[in-house]
Amino acid sequence: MPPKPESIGQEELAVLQFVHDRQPVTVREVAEHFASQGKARTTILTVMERLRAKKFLTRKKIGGTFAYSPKLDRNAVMNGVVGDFVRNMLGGSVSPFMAWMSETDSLTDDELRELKKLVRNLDKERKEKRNDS
Amino acid sequence: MPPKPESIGQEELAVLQFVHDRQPVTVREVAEHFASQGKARTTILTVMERLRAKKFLTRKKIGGTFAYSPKLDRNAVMNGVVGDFVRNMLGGSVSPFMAWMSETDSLTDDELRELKKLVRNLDKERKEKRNDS
DNA sequence: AAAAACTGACTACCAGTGTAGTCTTTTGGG
DNA sequence: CCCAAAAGACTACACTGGTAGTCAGTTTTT
Repeated sequence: MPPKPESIGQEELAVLQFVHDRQPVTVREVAEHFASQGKARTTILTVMERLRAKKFLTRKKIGGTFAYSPKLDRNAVMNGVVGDFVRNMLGGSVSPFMAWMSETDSLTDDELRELKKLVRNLDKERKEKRNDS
Repeated sequence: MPPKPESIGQEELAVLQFVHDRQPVTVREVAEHFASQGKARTTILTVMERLRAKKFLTRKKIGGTFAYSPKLDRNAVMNGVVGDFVRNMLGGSVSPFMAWMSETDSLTDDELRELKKLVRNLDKERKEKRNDS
């Protein structure tokens, strides 16, 4: 079978991101936004209903029409997306990702700074963990 | 339309990796390996032919049967996979990836060391670049 | 040579995702 | 109260990737 049952596609993710930004939001508002990319209103409806079926969205009726909100916060969603990718495509290893960062010129200066901070924090955590348990 | 025409799926990647390890290799050898995961010989054949159609593999007849070899080296393939993912799913930003590394306990000690080295090298590169061009 | 084993080309089917049309129902204005 | 506009449910279709069967042609064994 194709992708895992609870995975999320590229367009679905784009829609979900937008809902995160505007929650709670109606299909109409989302559709209006994606109209700029040529997407039809019913396409957005379909995607949002699929996201709801996958438990990424909830909706409640507010004066006639439904308002959609995310079930998970942005971070949880992205962690899932990245985690699935690493597990499924990279066999659980982040090495290919690091190779990509070093071999292609893909990091902005800001991202490099962020990465440095990450390394520092991760390092500190490990030291602490080693010194108690 | 679904994914990019030149993308690669999870099973396709697994097969491609194996071909990288054993090149040049026949369908039979690959099929024997993946039989342990319950895959039929013709499934492997199909996957390998699709990889050939996508230009990830070449083949040449060697005494009756075809021997397949990768067109690109492992790094190029993985860089493509990671790059596509970052572009398509993360909108080009590696931040979600870094958040994942920091929030989930996903790095081994070895990987953390690798990451540190990466940061050092990247940093040095930037400094050098700033001091010539 | 005849049978057995192997190879590869083709065809096929399913589920997931992207996309959108139709049609019914609901709503909001006159 | 009626009707146009909006909203939502349904249905549908294409393409990819995962999976595999059939069958014909080739090679290898007795």
